[in-house]
Amino acid sequence: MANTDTTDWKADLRERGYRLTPQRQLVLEAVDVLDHATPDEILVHVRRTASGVNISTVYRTLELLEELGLVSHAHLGHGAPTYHLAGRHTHLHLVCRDCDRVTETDTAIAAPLIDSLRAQHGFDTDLKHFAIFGRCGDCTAKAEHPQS
Amino acid sequence: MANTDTTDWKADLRERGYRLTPQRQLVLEAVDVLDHATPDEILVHVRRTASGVNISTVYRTLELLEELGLVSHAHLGHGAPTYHLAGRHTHLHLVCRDCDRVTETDTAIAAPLIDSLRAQHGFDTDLKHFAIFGRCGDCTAKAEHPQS
DNA sequence: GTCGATGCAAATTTTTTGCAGATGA
DNA sequence: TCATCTGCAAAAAATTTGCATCGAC
Repeated sequence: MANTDTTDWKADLRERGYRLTPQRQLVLEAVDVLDHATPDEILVHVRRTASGVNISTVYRTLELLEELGLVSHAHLGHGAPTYHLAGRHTHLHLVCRDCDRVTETDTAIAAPLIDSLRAQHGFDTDLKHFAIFGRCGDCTAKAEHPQS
Repeated sequence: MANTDTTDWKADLRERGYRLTPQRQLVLEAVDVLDHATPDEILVHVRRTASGVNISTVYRTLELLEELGLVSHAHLGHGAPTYHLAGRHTHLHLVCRDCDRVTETDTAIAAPLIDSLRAQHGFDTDLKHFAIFGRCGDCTAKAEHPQS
């Protein structure tokens, strides 16, 4: 696995009374490798190494890893949430309503909105949790000149 | 019902070969009255007038009304989508991660972000479709001075 | 009378839960 | 050892589909 640092998660796990199991390591690795994967996609990946792993273990493990702060989830569409390493999540997701493609962009672009929401509503915004919906550049272009 | 204008949806419905049924009128009225309601909440409301209506009719009707452009849906949380009259949807939704409260705010506040996304990515943003996640003013205040 | 719409039941899909056996520390 | 984890099966919850009947036009 690349580097899942959060200092030393294995020790952290044990200190909190949890056990380090192969399933937990594999799920974390799958989240790392796949990025933005659904529980089901994570299961498929994990099973390439350990075919006996059950989907309920994936759900329970994702919940645990999220509680530990190693992983977080985002909603990129109408369907299941997607999981990624917590530290890696430093961008916004632009989701196209037509082609479903997900584009990433820097959070800095939202600074004016975040400032306004704080000023006007005292609201502390996390724009990364839900995708930003719309139509991507390509699909907008296509929509403008019907077919051709 | 208040006024569901979209010019004349009943005529529009028939022109497209659809039938005007009591169920369709009731679902549209429920969407109007409830605002941001889930399919299940809509069913409960509709059944106060017509107790025999089935949940599958609600799903099918919402799909139709959305196709006709009378209704649209938004994702305000991890759960079911919520439906509202298409014309009335002129605000953003701020959803609090702690208390789940939904606050509405004007779309104008997002103009700078929308402009930047168009300039940098050619992306045509619809910020109304997904909620804006974060922590509301009240909960932020509570988080800052632990208990007291 | 016709053909689309509805109610109902069953099938899907996704996620959660109970529990007995397996296993990490 | 022994409490935590896991796999499995069943339960829940949400949504979709097939089909016979009903009813809008």
